[in-house]
Amino acid sequence: MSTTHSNQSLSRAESAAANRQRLITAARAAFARDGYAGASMDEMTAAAGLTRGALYHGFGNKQGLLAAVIAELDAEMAGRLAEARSAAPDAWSGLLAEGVAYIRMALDPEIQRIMLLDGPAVLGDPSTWPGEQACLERTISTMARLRDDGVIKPLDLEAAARLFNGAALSAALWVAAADDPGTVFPRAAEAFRALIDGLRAPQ
Amino acid sequence: MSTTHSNQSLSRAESAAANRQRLITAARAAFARDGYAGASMDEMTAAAGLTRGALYHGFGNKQGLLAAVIAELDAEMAGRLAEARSAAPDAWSGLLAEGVAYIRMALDPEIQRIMLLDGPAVLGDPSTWPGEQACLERTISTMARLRDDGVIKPLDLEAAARLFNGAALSAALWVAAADDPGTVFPRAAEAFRALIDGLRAPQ
DNA sequence: CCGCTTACATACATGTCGTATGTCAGCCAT
DNA sequence: ATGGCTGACATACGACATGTATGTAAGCGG
Repeated sequence: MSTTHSNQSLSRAESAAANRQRLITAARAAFARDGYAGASMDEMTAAAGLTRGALYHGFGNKQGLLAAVIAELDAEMAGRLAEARSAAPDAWSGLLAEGVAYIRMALDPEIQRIMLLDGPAVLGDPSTWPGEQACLERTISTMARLRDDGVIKPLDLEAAARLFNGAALSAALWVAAADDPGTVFPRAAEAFRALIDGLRAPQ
Repeated sequence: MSTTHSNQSLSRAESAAANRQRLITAARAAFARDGYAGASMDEMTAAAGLTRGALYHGFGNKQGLLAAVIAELDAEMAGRLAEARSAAPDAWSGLLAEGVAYIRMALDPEIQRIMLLDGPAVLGDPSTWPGEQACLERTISTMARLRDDGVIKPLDLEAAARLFNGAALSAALWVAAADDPGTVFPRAAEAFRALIDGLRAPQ
């Protein structure tokens, strides 16, 4: 059970950083398995080989720990999105690929539970989180280029970007909650493409 | 504080029904104000002039109480949606009006907090709730008629209906979290209309 | 070599949920 | 009418969980 951690031959700062990461990892697993309210701080810290004292010292409170876990997940998601976008041949299909990649990521129960369910309930509107905000602004700047090139309609960019993300999110939630995500995913992705087509300029 | 309730001259069953409604009303206010986790059952029952015994007798547990509150809110929302739809001249504009009415309803902090934030985190995927499920099926049947009439593309109806609802939801959340909902609402509504246009058949 | 800060551990106070038990009013059958 | 039974609560209790206050050991700077 208690993974005996050996911080032998590590400087004090190095061991602290390792402990911090260990707490985040344990919390990530516990939040995903039991939900935010159901996860016990005693159990999480014990799984990391520490006590609640370390947790309150490093993260302030339970919300702070959740925020740290979300920051980690957010960074991973941003990386996957950038990867999907850069693999596309042009900006428009890059935007689409980003949306589909977002849908696919929500298949992960960790992301679904922590980022989509408990996160908003505990920390509030996700669009105020640093990671999501950056993601939204990237989407907006991509759309600005597309609008200047005449690919999409002359829309309110922030509004369009938010609805774009929202549609992808709802598709993701549907896929994640389905009995057979494998067959639902292509249906969701195709409907998403059709819907997003509403943003394109005619002809 | 304690609204002295007088159940004088009421039959036993009538007073029980009145107490049940009083508990739901108090819970609705407490959940909206303090959130699900922050709302205390002692305080809610005291506000209704009862004790936790009545609550556990009538609703089983805290989740059951939230489910009852959500059922009440859901019925109210369904009424508003039906109203908006029936006021529209044709099926397509009825669908649009329903979406816009949904966005407008999310301006209510009660609905935002209970239905959109805590509800999914505590009770799970909203599309499995009885009320939302009925709402989704109505949207699907409306779209089926529109598809048969050639108004919208030959799409996967469930997928289209879910993304339709999801786009309206994200617009609603944006409006609700904005500093000045009054100016953001029209931007959200117009972007929503543009996006939904992607479902329409060409020409 | 000394003091101060960092990084934890430990003990405690508080508040909450759920359950088990008690109680009282009213309806129903005899 | 009456005695038992059931529904509708109230009360008491136990198990936990969070947050905080306090203790302590290690290392680094001066």
